[in-house]
Amino acid sequence: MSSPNEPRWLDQDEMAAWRGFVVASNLLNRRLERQLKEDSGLSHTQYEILVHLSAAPAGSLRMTELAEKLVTSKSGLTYQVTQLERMGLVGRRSCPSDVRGVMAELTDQGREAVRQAAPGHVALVRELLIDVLTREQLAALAEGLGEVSARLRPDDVP
Amino acid sequence: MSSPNEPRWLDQDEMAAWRGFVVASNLLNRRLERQLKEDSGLSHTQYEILVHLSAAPAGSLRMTELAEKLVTSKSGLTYQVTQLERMGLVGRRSCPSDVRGVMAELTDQGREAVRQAAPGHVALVRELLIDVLTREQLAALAEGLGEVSARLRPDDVP
DNA sequence: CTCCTGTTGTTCAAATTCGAACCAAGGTGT
DNA sequence: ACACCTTGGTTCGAATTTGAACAACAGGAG
Repeated sequence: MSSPNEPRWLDQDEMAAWRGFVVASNLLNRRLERQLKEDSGLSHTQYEILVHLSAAPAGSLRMTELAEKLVTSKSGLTYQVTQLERMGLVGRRSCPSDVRGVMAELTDQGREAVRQAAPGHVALVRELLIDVLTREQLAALAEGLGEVSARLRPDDVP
Repeated sequence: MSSPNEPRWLDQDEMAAWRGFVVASNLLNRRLERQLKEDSGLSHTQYEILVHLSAAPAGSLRMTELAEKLVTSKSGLTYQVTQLERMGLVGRRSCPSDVRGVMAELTDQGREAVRQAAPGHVALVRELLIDVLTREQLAALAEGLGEVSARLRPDDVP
């Protein structure tokens, strides 16, 4: 049998991949955060909320659904939607099919904010990540991390 | 000439890679955070501090150097080191070559904490990321994100 | 219909994070 | 030696984030 007492440590390649992932992730978030805040007065989280809403059928999504897409906690989303509401970029509606439900809805001003913020954001993502990778690396990232996400998604391990 | 007014949006593959990266990153952090907290009472940040220290020559590093390795703010590190100090896992020393300098130093108890926490952490990283990827994807990740990190590292864009 | 269980979104307190301001000390040029 | 600019860490206040506790409601079994 294998030996659970002696864990399988990461070899050099594996460690490089893991460190690269962690470091790149932190570094990227840092830069994107700064750029968005300076350029549009939005946090990365807020920007992503707006983007997900603008991609949704009616510019609106259920809170829970939105939280899942963002991979954030429900309470965190409640907070941010309130912030965006104060800024006039998002509004709350009650859900037609469920009295408890709340739909976050993009306002015209919100739509305009995305339109204004997107180009700079995309350009930076391209400059810092996309254009740095070869076509093969990009494909590997998409497939590999897609699979990683898929396996992680449905799980709700207590 | 190219048109900076019409930004180059991300095509399907590029978007998949970017979304995969963001989602996998959030999902992974979430899971690792929970596992470490439950298993060892440490946050991911705290765990990483301990790991970097235990890998350092004398189990100690300058605050600034440590902050750079962790890709975090100086003030954030100050806070976390103080927390770890209260837990008895890390101590502060003054730097011999620079009176201003502060060295964060792993205590015996801290070294023991890493030894105890590492197996479970590594196992989860392996299960959720490393073992999900093919050897090619892993190599692509290591090289690609390594390059991304390298380009991001030295920059201090004002 | 009624009870029971699972959802939904919010509220709350606690922990964390960041950037700006700050003080102390290094290093340099004159 | 002196003024000056950079570094190293900490402190401070403001903004976020999270999980647990809650209250209102949905959905189904009996």
